[in-house]
Amino acid sequence: MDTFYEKQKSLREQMAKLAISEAAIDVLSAKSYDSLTMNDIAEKAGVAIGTIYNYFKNKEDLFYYVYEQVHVAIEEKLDAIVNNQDDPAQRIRVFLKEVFDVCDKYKIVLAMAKQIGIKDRIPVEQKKERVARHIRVTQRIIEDGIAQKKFREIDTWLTSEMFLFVLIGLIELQTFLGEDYFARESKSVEKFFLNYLLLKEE
Amino acid sequence: MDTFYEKQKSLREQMAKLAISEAAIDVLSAKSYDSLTMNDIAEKAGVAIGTIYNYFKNKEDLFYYVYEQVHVAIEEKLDAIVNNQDDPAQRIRVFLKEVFDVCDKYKIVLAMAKQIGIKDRIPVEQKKERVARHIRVTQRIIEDGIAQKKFREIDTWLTSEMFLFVLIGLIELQTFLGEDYFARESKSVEKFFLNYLLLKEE
Amino acid sequence: MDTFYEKQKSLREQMAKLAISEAAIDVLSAKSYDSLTMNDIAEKAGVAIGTIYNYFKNKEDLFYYVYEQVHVAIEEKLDAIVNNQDDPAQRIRVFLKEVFDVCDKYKIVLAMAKQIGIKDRIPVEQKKERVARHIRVTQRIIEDGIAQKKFREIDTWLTSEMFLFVLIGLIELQTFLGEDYFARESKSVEKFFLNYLLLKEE
Amino acid sequence: MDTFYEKQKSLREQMAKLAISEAAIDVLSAKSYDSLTMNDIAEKAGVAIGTIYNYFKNKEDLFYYVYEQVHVAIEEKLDAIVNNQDDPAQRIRVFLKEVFDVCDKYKIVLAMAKQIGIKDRIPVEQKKERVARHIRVTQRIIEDGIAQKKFREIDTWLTSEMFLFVLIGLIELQTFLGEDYFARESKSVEKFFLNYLLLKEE
DNA sequence: AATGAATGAGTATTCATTCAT
DNA sequence: TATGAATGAATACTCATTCAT
Repeated sequence: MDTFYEKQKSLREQMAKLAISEAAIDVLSAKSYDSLTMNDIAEKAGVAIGTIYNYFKNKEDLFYYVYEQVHVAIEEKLDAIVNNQDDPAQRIRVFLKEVFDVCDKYKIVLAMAKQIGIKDRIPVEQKKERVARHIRVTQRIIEDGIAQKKFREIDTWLTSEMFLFVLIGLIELQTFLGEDYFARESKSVEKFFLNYLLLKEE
Repeated sequence: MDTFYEKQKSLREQMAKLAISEAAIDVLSAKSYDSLTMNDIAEKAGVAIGTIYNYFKNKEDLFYYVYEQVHVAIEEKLDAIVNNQDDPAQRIRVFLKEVFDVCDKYKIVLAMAKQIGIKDRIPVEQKKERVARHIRVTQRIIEDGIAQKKFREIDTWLTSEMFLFVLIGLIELQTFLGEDYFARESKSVEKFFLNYLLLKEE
Repeated sequence: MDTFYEKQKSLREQMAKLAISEAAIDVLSAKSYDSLTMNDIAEKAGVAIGTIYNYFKNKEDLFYYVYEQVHVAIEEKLDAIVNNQDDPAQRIRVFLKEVFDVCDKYKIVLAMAKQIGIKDRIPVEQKKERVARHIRVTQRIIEDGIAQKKFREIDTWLTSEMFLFVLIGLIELQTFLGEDYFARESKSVEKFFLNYLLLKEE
Repeated sequence: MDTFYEKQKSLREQMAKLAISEAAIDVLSAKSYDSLTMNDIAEKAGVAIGTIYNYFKNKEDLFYYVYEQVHVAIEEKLDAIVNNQDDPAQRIRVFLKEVFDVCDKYKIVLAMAKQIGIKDRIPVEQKKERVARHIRVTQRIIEDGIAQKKFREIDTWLTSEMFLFVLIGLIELQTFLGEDYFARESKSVEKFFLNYLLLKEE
């Protein structure tokens, strides 16, 4: 009874949690944080309020789960980019675009996380590892570029850090300034970094 | 008769507004946004709740004023840096440190502004001008460096933009990762940019 | 499945709304309008404040419902009188007494309605129809009296209008002057109208 | 010192009270009762809030004074009608119109009076005397009509009472139903009463 | 006498959470 | 397990009244 029943039960729980999590993201994206009410989420997910409390201890718990789901999505993107075999310069462009897209999609969740103080629930080491992982993806691309004699031999970690800082700054400003900002400024970022990295002008 | 009486009255109002604004920042800084209650602010400012409503129409109005005060503080810092006559490399370092300090000091106010949707009360043009002003300060330093034959002749606007993006990214990560992050990483930023800018290693 | 469950749910809602409405009338009747606080109503109805907001969007909405309930009560009285088969003169007396009683019972609700501006939520046509309905009840009685050769052949609509005006005036003055006014003056009204209507002195 | 100074002072007080009272009526007429704030009244009267409290103990006191002013205005109208020497039928018409106009003008004050419970500050005897005075004015007109052999010899007090009730009812319905109601229905009232009173059709 | 800034008790409303069915 | 009505603590905001100038 334990194995099969438990598996099935666990699976059903997983699915319920995901459905509720997605409903929460929907509500968040549609409205502002103030409107992230348990009622709205329940309605969007098509379950009763009580049901949510069968899966999550409280609102903060639900939000923490939502937050983790967003990071799973971001990390899936990163994995795809690491395993991509295109030209390094092209991969830099793709990284910029794809990571921006996924962060923009979930920007409200990420913005929320700050004020909710959810970050205090995550061990610093885990947060640092998450940041380092982002940096390593770019570093890997730059190393490939150097190995292929396409990029100059610069400090790969330092440059990758700068690239991450720039990306975060760009996302922040996009949120602040509005719709058309990224489209224009991402070109500047590309120009600056590829100019810096490439041995010969493309 | 009108002028003096009116002046005095206006002055008293200004002072009251500033005192309340500072109390609001205190409460914000000490706790999280959830604790930005009118009661707390009133208590901190040492006035009655009703008094706040003599000066601000509602909570949003008060917060908008607080937000503007923070920008006044930031812009005063920028002005001081523009008028500084030190060595350009040193001014880059100072810019990084000083702007970071003031942003870190008011980081909660800035984070709050996002979710409150206060940004929608500011005309896009004004927001763009504010960003451009930041960029121009760095640009001015870089131009001085080039004029003094200390910096390489690079695209000053593009480089200044990147510097701003990096600074914002750094502040975001500092907020995310905690106390000691900036101290370490600001060295990386300095190293990267001064390496890029300086004609000869210092 | 839909029908029964929905019916039951709807019934429960109806009962809750009525209970709250009656509590509001109680509070109103006991004190003045200033004491029509949501707290008082909740306490009187034996529910929590929040429960009221599960059934009514806000205080105005609740009051509008209360107001409608009062009109339902008045109209039930009217229906009973229309279908009554007594002697017309007796029915005039009953009309005067019964309508007065119900209006007196709910006089505070009706007085309230004026200042709350609730009347602006009711279409003018509906209000006019409500008034016309009252007039028609008396008219019907007078017509019966004429048909039975007990009343003089006067303008039935005009006389019924005057009767309504008098009734309203009487209720107003009762509110203004206090407890014993109606008992005495309703005799005058009876005397005036029956004198005017009856072919031979009773 | 006592006589002249006291007189002057008393006069100034009278004027201040009247000015504030008129401002209150203005605010009431413009907005609803909810907006009858001491601030609004002070602004409208062109004085400081504190000044109002030099003349009236509190808001209720002010309102009581306002209420009395309205009755002074109504009674002045009544006096003018009593002393008028026109044809009795014409005076009935004028009474209907003039009293309606002045009541309509101050209807909000009168409506307010109910809920504020101001009536409890007025001795019942005074209220009854006020009502009786209204009735006596009509009675006087009817008596004149009978003396001039123009009206039938009916019960003058009873008929005058009915006329007052009708007038009050009409004002109530005008408030409830809106602008055009009185213009139309006052014709019905005229028709009914003059028909009842006049010996020969006019 | 006049002023009006300061006061703070009082009120409507929201929403996460519980628990009986 | 799912449900959703009931709960009530918490919070923004109003406005009559006071009192130092």
